[in-house]
Amino acid sequence: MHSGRRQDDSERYRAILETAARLICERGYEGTSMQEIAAACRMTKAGLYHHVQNKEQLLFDIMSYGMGAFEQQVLEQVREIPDPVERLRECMRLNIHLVTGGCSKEVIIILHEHATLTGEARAFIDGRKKRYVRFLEDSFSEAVRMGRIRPVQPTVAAFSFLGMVLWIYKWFQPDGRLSAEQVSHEMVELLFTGLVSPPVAAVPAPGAPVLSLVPSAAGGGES
Amino acid sequence: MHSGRRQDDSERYRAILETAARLICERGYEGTSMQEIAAACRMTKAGLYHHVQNKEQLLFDIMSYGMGAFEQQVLEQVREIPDPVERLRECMRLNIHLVTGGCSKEVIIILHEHATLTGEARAFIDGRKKRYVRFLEDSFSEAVRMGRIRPVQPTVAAFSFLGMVLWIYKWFQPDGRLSAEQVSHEMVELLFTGLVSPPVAAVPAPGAPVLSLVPSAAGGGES
DNA sequence: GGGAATCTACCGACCGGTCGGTAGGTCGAC
DNA sequence: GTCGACCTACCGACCGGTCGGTAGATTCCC
Repeated sequence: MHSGRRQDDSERYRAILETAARLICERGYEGTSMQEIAAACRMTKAGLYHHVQNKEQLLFDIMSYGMGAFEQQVLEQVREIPDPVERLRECMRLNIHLVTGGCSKEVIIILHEHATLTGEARAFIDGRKKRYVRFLEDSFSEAVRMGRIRPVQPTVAAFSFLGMVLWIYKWFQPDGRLSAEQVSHEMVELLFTGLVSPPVAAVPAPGAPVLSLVPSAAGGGES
Repeated sequence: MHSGRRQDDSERYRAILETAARLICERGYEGTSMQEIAAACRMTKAGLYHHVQNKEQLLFDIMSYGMGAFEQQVLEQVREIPDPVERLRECMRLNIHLVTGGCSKEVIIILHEHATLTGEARAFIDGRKKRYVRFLEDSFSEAVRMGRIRPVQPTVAAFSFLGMVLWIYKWFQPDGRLSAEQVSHEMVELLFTGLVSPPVAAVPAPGAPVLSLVPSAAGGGES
């Protein structure tokens, strides 16, 4: 009974976070009033304030929840993959899946409201973001060191990766022409195979040296 | 005298737009009050409303100005480049230059406030954005058709291009460790040369077929 | 087992303050 | 003497947040 009660409590709070996240995701943080959030939770504003300290704390909790979901669904799933290139490819796939799947308004809020929080709340979220950037930079560096990819600036590579993946929330439509899987596959190939060098020659100059690309060593056998 | 007066007028209005853009860029559209904008222009709110119809029109004018700046500084500069790959590369360079150069708060507002406008104002701006996406898609398609790049989904390629480039406003610091030119160069090479295939073999398996990539035809001699 | 005490969840009413926007007046330049 | 630029003063609506109060379930004591 005790645990059941507690269970209800935390579930209730998460339901509030989810409702608030939906509204804030649609209208922006500043564009959403506590009144509206309360109404969407079928409560009055005073009732909502029984569960919530203040508006900024609400945003912080939404973002923390989103960071947790991301770290669990993406980061922890790929952290132990030994080959850095395969690690990055799988990471991109999972991250795209997270952003395209409509289940995570919280993550989109993290992306969009990147400068809304202030003070230590801002610093805390930024720290968790920075860890992800470091992880990507380190993976790119490792891949370069192993000769698995050509030498690139790891920071630029990491933010290019992130830009491609995280920009998706601005244009992707779940019921649009392109499926999430299509986007995912194409984008991974775009970054890791690149644009040059048609793998099977389409309209090659007969004399030109057209050639199939074989990964140099460390046999990462993959599509 | 007449034209001088008009000149003053439009210059004055542009100064207001610029000041407003600075504030909105820093604090967001909903987070910036007309009071603050007026004060930054060294006016009262009523004085500001002498020049401005309403807040949404102000945002629309800022975005229109930004779209104009973008189209002039990027799109028109590359539209006539015959080779699609060279067109895209130069386009990316110019677009990165636009986003990293601090001179264009208006463009950042266009990027960040992508869902703030409503109705026909929103539709108008979205239409101009869509033209850019089409331009990129068409260029990628053309490059594929010519065999200059491997076959990729043009929409995904276009939005990957845009994601890499436009995400920059979220992380780039003009006085940071990386220069704008460095980012520009690295990012262009990342997308168009890709990650695989070290150009000069670093740790190759001696027996494996390591090979220098030569663009098939249309000799676009470029680093 | 029943009544008093307590607690949770919530409400209506309200706080000081700010929002976008406006009416009407002043004033200096042509 | 007119006209545009800009002001003071103000509007109704809404903001985030808090107040005293209460219905109903739970717990405690006898």
